[in-house]
Amino acid sequence: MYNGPGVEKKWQEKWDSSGLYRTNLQDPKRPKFYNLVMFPYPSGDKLHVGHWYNYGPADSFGRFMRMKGFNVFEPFGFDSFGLPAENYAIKTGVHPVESIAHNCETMRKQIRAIGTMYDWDLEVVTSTPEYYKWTQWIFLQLYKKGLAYRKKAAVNWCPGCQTVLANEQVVDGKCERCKSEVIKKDLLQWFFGIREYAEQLLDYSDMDWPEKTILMQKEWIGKSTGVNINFKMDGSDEVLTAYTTRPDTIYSVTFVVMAPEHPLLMELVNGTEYEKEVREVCDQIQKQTLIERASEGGKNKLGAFLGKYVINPVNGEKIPVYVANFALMYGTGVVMADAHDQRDFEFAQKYTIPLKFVISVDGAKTSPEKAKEAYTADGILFDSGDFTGMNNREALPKVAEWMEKKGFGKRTVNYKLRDWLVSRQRYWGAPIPMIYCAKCGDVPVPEESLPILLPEDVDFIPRGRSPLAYNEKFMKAECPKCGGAAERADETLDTFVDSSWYLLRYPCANMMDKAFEKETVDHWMPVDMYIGGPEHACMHLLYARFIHKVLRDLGYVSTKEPFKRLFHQGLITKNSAKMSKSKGNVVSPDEFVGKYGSDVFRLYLMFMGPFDAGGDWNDKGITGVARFVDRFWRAMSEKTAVVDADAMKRLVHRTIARVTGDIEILHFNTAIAAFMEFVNEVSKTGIDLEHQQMMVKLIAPIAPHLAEELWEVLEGEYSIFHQSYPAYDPALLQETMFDLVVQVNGKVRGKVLVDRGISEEDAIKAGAAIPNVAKFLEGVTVVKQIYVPGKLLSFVVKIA
RNA sequence: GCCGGGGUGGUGAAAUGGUAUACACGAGAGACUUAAAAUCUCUUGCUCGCAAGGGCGUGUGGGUUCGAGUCCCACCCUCGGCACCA
Repeated sequence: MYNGPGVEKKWQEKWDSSGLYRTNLQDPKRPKFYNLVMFPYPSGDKLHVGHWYNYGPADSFGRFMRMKGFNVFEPFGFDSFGLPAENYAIKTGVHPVESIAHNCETMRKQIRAIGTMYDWDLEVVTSTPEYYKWTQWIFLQLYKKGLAYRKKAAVNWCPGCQTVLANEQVVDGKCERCKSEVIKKDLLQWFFGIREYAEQLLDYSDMDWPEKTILMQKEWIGKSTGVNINFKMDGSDEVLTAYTTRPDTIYSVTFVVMAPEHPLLMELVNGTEYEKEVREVCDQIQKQTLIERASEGGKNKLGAFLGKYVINPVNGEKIPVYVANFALMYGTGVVMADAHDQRDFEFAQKYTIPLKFVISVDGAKTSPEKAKEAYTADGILFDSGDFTGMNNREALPKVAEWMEKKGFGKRTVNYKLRDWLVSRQRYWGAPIPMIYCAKCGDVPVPEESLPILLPEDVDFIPRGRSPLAYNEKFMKAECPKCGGAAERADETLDTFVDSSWYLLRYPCANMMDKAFEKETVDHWMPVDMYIGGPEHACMHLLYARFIHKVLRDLGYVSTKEPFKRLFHQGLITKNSAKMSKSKGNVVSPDEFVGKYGSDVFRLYLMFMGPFDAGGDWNDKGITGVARFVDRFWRAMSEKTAVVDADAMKRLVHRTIARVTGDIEILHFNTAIAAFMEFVNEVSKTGIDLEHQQMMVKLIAPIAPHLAEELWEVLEGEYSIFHQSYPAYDPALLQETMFDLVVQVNGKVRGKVLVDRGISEEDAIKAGAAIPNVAKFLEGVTVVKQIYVPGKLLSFVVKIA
């Protein structure tokens, strides 16, 4: 019997001591293959099934590419800055430097038990000064290019904890820790100008990504084309500019709404009788959570009349201006409102604003008076000047063009994507390398003084400002411009900044004098395969693309995109709930790995179902995989008599073809099924040493320890991972005979074994001769015969 | 509400428009054994039939086709993502 756990330890040590997985970063002979998994946050919990589900199959794919002849680079690291370590420190007093070092060490040990080919010499830990020095350097590059800037932004503020909260720390509008009511507070924040790259980020050419992910990103970027329309204020020369994607509805516009955050809003009402109410309504809206503001239904519409009117440029009508909660600072922050939009319609009903339709199914005049809802469908325009009688969709571009010619409209492109807020009023992150000078303003730290070290003697208990602000030694700085006394930035960077460039650092992890070297990075970029969870579709994956493009524009890298092929592994749940420590439903692999070994566990995870589907955890089937490993071990390690050499060869080559094809598209479950069928068959045919060796090589990527041990037994030279993957002979895949399926009126009535090269005529003869088929052909007229060579014969008959 | 997956045996699941349920778990029967475990062999969608064989069957209802799990239309359920984006 095969002793998995014992054998595995032996090989893991040998792989380690022989440096098998150390990458030759400049191998001129083999094409490169950068095989990357999303690096984890080093939590204190044990490695769970989800980690294995990500790293095991990803490593199998890397091993497959290695044996296919590629120089595979498969690194690992830790995304170790972030909130959890800081919260843990607040709770227990254990310093993040300490807890993170400890957690990384524990995780490294556990990950080694999987038996992956990570090159630990080139490890990345984002919270080390060697790493975050370069994260700070990247910030400075963006700053120099004008892509990092400061502006006021509303943040979640907990008055109880005296701190900024992340969205996930706000539960039902309350602080998850102290349950205080969370308020919005305007703070100066740092942003990265990702909007400038919105258009470029919509280019997904040459990327082998899941359609779904591309769609999600496109939606997130949210490009729309429309028109900015100028509405002149009644009685003044001021102009309100509204953005619309529906200029075709301009003749139905009966009011205009502004976002409460619009900079001009208070100017319009200051000192008027409307000021008080508008202020009150704005305050109320500010208190609304995003969910309240976003909830559906007319009841939730909230707003106030500003006492001002604008002129509709197309018909000179005087229409009222309102502030409304459903208007956001998107586009221009001003919306032209009409009866062809459900939100506008509901708002108008609540505040009894007149409405009118200009589109109906057939162009007949209709009125909103009796209507219960907006008319949002397409149709024929009426009461629309020169455009009356046209289909509204066809009219739309013409209206836009006409508006531009008339001078009150301008065609505009808009994006939902907002600039990336990168500053955090927190301790455990890379300090922002800026100095705030009373005289010179914001001054970047000179590159030669990086890293700005994160001080260790800091009190992390929140009390108003970022913990760094209370460390006098850290805060004291000299302005690099004027030489005067100044203050350091007390903010740290969002951890997404750390993870947006780590892929460039891996091959350069040991370089001390630069973030990365262009030559090396150009050789290894793009990442050929990136495997990780779909939850990062819009944030991490978009940010990494953005940073990569910025670095390319600055001349630091040459590739357009960081990730060539992307694959999302599915989620492993327990009783259909996400595994988490707080739910207490985390399944640990240890028990199974201890009993069956890493290979069996890895195989079982792969066999459970499609890799991208995930699934609900149960251990019911693991015995089947364990049995298979034993049977495979026996069939490959024992000398057996070959009973049918021809059948054996065909079996081996057919299995190679199936397994290779399946692994290429990461269908590990069916690859394993092919192996199982092989084991079931091979007992009948027998197998010789040459073919045993082929099969052992074939299984090596998905069961590396088992294969290495078998390779030794079969007197192969260490290591099997220096061997190349077996190829199949296409000639051996063709069977000489095949089962011809015979149908009558679409129902299978019989089968007959015939020669592969049989003519249509002979096939029909053979098919019709089957007694059970003949029975169904009796007393009827054959109308049609369909013959699919190598597969099937179908008689279409009519009862005479 | 919108966008995107997915609904197939008792269970995890296979299936370029061409034999639905491969592979595995579980269950049942048998062999080996003093016995058990392990291993091996057979059976295993439902249903009628002694059998040969027939009928039904991939969430529901329609459609296209000689032929549909697969394509089209409508709907139900479910899991993700987004959510007043003008």
